[in-house]
Order: sequence, then structure tokens, then C-alpha cells
Amino acid sequence: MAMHLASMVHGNVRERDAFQHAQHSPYYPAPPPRAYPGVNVNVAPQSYPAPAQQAEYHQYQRQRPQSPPSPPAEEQKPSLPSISHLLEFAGSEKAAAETVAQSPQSQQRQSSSPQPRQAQHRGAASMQQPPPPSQMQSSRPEQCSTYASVPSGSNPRMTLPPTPPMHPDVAHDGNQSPSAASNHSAASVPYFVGSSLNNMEPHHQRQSISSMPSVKRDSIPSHNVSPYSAASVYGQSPYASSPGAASATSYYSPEQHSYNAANMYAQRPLPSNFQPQAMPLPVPVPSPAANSSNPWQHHHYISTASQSQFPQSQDRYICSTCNKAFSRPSSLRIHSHSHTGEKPYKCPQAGCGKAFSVRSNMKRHERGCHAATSTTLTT
DNA sequence: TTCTCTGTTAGC
DNA sequence: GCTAACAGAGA
Repeated sequence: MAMHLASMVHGNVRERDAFQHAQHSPYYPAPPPRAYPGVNVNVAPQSYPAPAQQAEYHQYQRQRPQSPPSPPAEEQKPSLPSISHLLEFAGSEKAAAETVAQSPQSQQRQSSSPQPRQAQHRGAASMQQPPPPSQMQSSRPEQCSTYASVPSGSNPRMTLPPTPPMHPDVAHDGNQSPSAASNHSAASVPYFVGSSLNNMEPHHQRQSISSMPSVKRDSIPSHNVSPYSAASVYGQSPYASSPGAASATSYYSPEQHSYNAANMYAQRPLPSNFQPQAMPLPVPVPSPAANSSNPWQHHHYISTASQSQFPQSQDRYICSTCNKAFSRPSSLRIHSHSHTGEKPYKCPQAGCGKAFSVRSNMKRHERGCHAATSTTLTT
């Protein structure tokens, strides 16, 4: 159940991420629902359409996937349960869940009998799903849940090449709840998905970046409102109170993220790869000192298999914000300044006060603007 | 392998 | 012209 819950959270995080990246943001305002305003954690099965009506019900859901949450809360019952409820739920059903996970028969039973829950999750998914469910819902869930599976290096599926986003219907098979789907896809899909902006393989990232028509360097930050907006968004996210929020905040809290490039950029996939509490990851929260050997790569959640897919010495360091790849940690660190707005290099000239994010630029400025002054001073 | 410096490009 | 940002070369 912990995994279940974690996946659920994952799915939501990814979903949010997807929303953030969604082209059509009519759904972006959706997050509010995530505050679980009308979320009835105790959504009763009877509140869902009977099995015989599910098809129609789902049809209905699909036909109007784009319609934003409307006032009539009755129809929105199929929404995700709150974290708190999930926690409670996890506690009470943990044993049962474990049993289920271990027993295929139990899975069968679960997939066949708990229709209500299934419907519930489906309903929730449908309600929160942005228009293109095939991309939004199914793709995002995979990446981060895969991250969850990374630690288990024994998972053979991790070696599989990237697979296209699962079809929503497919994602619903088996244990079909979004969370279940996440679990399911987690194991079957590599940590990144092509549709994911933040979880692409470096070479893919480069491709995507290079393919970006005119990604002005200066334009990157604009798209990068993300580091902060993301931080704020996540900070406001209901998940901040979730068990995994600890790690999430550790990744995104602006405070930490200020200059801890190791935190911010090596963990780039964080939003989506948001690590649930149960993750047996070696080092969830990177300590530059602890990971001084290779802080960047480590936090990329790159499986050994994945690592072997691209050059070790080339652009290993990916900016978690804009996915830009760098071959050197220092480059990434400096680049991070462009996102954080940090300008650690201040002009030493008295009365100047100018600051730069790049040391060389500062020196250049010094030479250019204070050459006379400095020469005068030095001589 | 990484850092610093230099050169370059592009936006304002 | 100034600055941001990046890549390459050398240390």
C-alpha cells in the first residue's frame, strides 16, 4: 500500500508536472482540486456507476475530458483521495496490500472484484486528466515510478529501452487505479519518457533542445520560471504534507535550492521523479560533500543500463530546470545561476556593486568598465 | 577530471 | 555598448 500510495502521489506529481508543461492550460487551473476541496476520501463505491454502466460512464468521462471541474460535486466524486486518507488507508490495508502484491491470485481477485475502487480511480484520472490522456496521464506516471524502481537494480525491465507512452486504456488494465497504473508502468517503463520534458535521456534532451526552434539562451530562464514557480507550486502543493514531501521539499525548497546546484540540477527530474518515502535510494538528498565524487550523475537516477546508453564524458550534467546538458559540473553550476538569478561574482570595484553570474563576465566587466580605475589603482 | 580564462554569440 | 550565456583551450 505504501507503494500504492507513493505511486498515487507520484502520479499526481507527474500530473502536475504535465499540467505545467501542458500546452493548453485550461486544465492547469486544475491544481486547486488537488487541494482536495471536495475530495471525499471515503468515496463510496455506490457513488460510482454500476459495472454495467461503467462503460457508459467512462465514455461520458472521455467525451468530456476537457470540461473543467464543474460545480456539481456529485459527479466529481471520483476524485483522488486525500493524502491523509491515503495514509490512513495505507495503514489499515498495508498488510492486505502486501498480500495482494505477492499473490497473483489476489491480484486477480483485486482486479476483478474491487470495481468500485477501480472506477473511483478511473474517475479520478478522468477528472484530472488533461485533454490528451495518452500523453498526459500515461506518460508521466511512468517516469517517476520508474525512478522508484531504479534502486532495485534487479528489475530486468529497467533494461528495456524507452517505450512510448502507454495507452490510457492499457494503463488501466490490471490494477487500473492511477496509482496501480503507476506501479505497473513504473516497472515496465524506463525512468524517462519521450514526452517528458524533464526526464529525457541526455542525448534526447540534446536533441530536443537542439530541435527547439530558437531556444534563445535568454529564453531559457523564461521557461525556467520553473525553478521557482515549481518550487512555489510544489510548496503549495497538498503533497507538501505527504510523507514524501520531505524529500520533495528538500529538492525544491528555494532555500536549499539557492546555490546548492547539486540539489537543484542534478536532481532535475525531481518533480516527476519525486521520491516517495519508501524509496530505498542510496542517497535521496544529495550532499555535495557526500557525493563530491559525482554528485550530478548520481542524482540523475540513471540506471547503469541507461548510463551505458550515452557517453560518460559528454554532457553528463543535465540541468534539472531546462534539461540542458553540460559536460562539466562547473558549467552546470554556472548555468544554474541563470535560473536562480544568483550573481555570486560581484565587481570588486568600490562603488560599482555590479554582480555577475559568471566570473569571467565580471572580470570582463571589470576590465572594460574599471580598467582605467584599476590601472590607476594598481599603478 | 575539473576549473578558469578567453572568445563568441545573442538579446536588450 | 553592456551583459548573459555558452563552448573551447589551457592549466
